[in-house]
Amino acid sequence: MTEKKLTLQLDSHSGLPIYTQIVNQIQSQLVNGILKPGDQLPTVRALAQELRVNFNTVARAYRMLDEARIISTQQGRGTYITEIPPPEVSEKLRHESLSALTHRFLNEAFRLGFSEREVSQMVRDSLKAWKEANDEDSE
Amino acid sequence: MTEKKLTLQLDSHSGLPIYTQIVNQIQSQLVNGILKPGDQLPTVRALAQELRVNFNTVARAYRMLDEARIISTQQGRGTYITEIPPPEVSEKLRHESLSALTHRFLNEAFRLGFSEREVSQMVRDSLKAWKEANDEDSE
DNA sequence: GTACAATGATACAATTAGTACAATATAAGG
DNA sequence: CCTTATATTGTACTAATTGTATCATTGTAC
Repeated sequence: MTEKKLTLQLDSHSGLPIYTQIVNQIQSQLVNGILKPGDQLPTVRALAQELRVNFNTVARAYRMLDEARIISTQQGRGTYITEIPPPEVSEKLRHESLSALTHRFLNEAFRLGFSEREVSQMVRDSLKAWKEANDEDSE
Repeated sequence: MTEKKLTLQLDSHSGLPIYTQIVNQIQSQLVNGILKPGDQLPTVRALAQELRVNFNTVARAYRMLDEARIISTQQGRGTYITEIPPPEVSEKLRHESLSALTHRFLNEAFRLGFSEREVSQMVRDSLKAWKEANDEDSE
């Protein structure tokens, strides 16, 4: 599902900034299923050329989508749609999803020979580090 | 114990560079015992072909592992897991391996929109369930 | 005119790919 | 055996492709 064409329609008279139009239309295409999780988006330069705009404008749109966790931009590699579960998924599904993810993690850890104690300690430490990093960001 | 197949799983949109993924997974397999001291790794070109990446990307990963004294790369000969899991390397590796695994897990969970609270609760529950299952086994 | 948002230009950094090379091993010829 | 040619392996350097950061320019509202 890589190598998306991504046909966007910009409207100069809409009053909306170009980057906003890009953001909106990518979101729309994701909701409509035209774009799917895992899809690779065009490079900022490729899309910019197609839309006849500066690539920084596309980069700005991508950055907004990245901050919204909708896409994942990776310097030197490309830009991908993330795999966020749709907001309408039930709490039950959410729970099952996390449960499955956690089981895969624990399975792997135990397969590697780590003890319950080591694993739970590492999770605690990592969560703590994560929280501190996020606190710094929001300052 | 030479001629290892070395099955690695790359994820294009994990956010981690390919060379980092290679490093992490080789470290894990060493900690796990899938790879043992003295084992010969695939050549940079062979592994690159299997992973469908440029051989310089593999070479970069090998160089990082070499600098960490985990493997020994020898021009014209090949690449081998270091014989003596040197002084402090072994325990350090174990720790780093678990740390990397945990970070991948947390990253994925947060990317899926779960909160710290949900994650830590799920880990606790799962560990508890695991322990009880093991207790039953040993009765 | 001033202020501010939008866009463009330029330089940069990270990752991966391409090309040529050096060291070692292996096999062939003598 | 020893020498030499060839293949195999990792290395070094460079280029190409990607997103990022910073500042300049433009255009519009007040």
